[in-house]
Amino acid sequence: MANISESIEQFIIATMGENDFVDISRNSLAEYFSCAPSQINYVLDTRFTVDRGYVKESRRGGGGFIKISKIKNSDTNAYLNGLILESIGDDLAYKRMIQILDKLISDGILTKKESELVEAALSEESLAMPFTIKDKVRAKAFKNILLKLMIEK
Amino acid sequence: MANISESIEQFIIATMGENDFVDISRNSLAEYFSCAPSQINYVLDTRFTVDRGYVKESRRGGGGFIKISKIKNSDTNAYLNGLILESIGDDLAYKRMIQILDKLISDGILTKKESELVEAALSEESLAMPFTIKDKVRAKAFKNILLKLMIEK
DNA sequence: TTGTATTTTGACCATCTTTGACTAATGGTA
DNA sequence: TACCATTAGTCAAAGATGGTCAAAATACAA
Repeated sequence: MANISESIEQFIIATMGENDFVDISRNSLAEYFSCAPSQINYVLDTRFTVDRGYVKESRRGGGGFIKISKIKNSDTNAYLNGLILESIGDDLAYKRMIQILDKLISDGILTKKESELVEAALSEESLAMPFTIKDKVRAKAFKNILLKLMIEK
Repeated sequence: MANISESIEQFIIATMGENDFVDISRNSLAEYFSCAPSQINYVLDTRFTVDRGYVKESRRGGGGFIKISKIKNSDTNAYLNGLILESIGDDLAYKRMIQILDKLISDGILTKKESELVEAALSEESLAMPFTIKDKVRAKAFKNILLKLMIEK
């Protein structure tokens, strides 16, 4: 284990253990490993990525924290992941989104109401912006929604 | 719960319990939590906002007090309509949206999951576009969501 | 050895919390 | 009524976190 980043990665993984999330303090961790605080971000950005099955949340200021959650391995998540990685590219047309939402409903992943909320949020009308970026924004937003579904408890 | 402000918030919420208002003494509370009296104002200003469903009254001098009351929403649609027509303008900042979502949850209009979906859809990250229109898009999209809620059921 | 990728560091930024000095209002009392 | 003690309000500075970015250092591969 030649570099610090790898040690930090292992430490976080060990700390998380069997739990599906862990809270860390950036500064404390950095101090513990005698490294620059920003190195913690580096480790997070390179190792605890969505691709590797992690999502992060954080808050600054007094009482701030960084929370790392594990995306659980399940058939549903594998399916959602497939959608994110393959089915949806950089652009997502409204019609295509509706198709996917319908599928999610029939699979019991979303309720009708939940689907309608997403639909309202990302409708053509809501996304009042130039044509060129509309589908890009929708793709990005929709992927974030799927990601959220993956860490649902 | 590493910071005092959060403890104070929880304390007030617990004290209020099922009642729809609570009276507090700024100085006593501050003493109880060993903090500056003005921190009580900070907590009130950041946590017990109208968007989250609270209103405040107070009086100075001997026998002074701060009264925090829950806003009751007898008519859901009227409330949603008010948000659409008055409360939310042409721009809606992310933070403000979160506050409103919190209120919708506590009013039983949205579930936690539904709120998280909306949050994911209209997060800063999802709306990857120039500053100038970000809040406008969010306002428009959020209004469409509220509209959808009005015809739910 | 040389070029490229990865890691490490540090300066500067953004956000949230805590504190304290100063201000304003209210009620009692001389 | 004038003054004073007792409350609450405002605001800006200081403190406490985390974020970003690019340069410097190091490791690695051809």
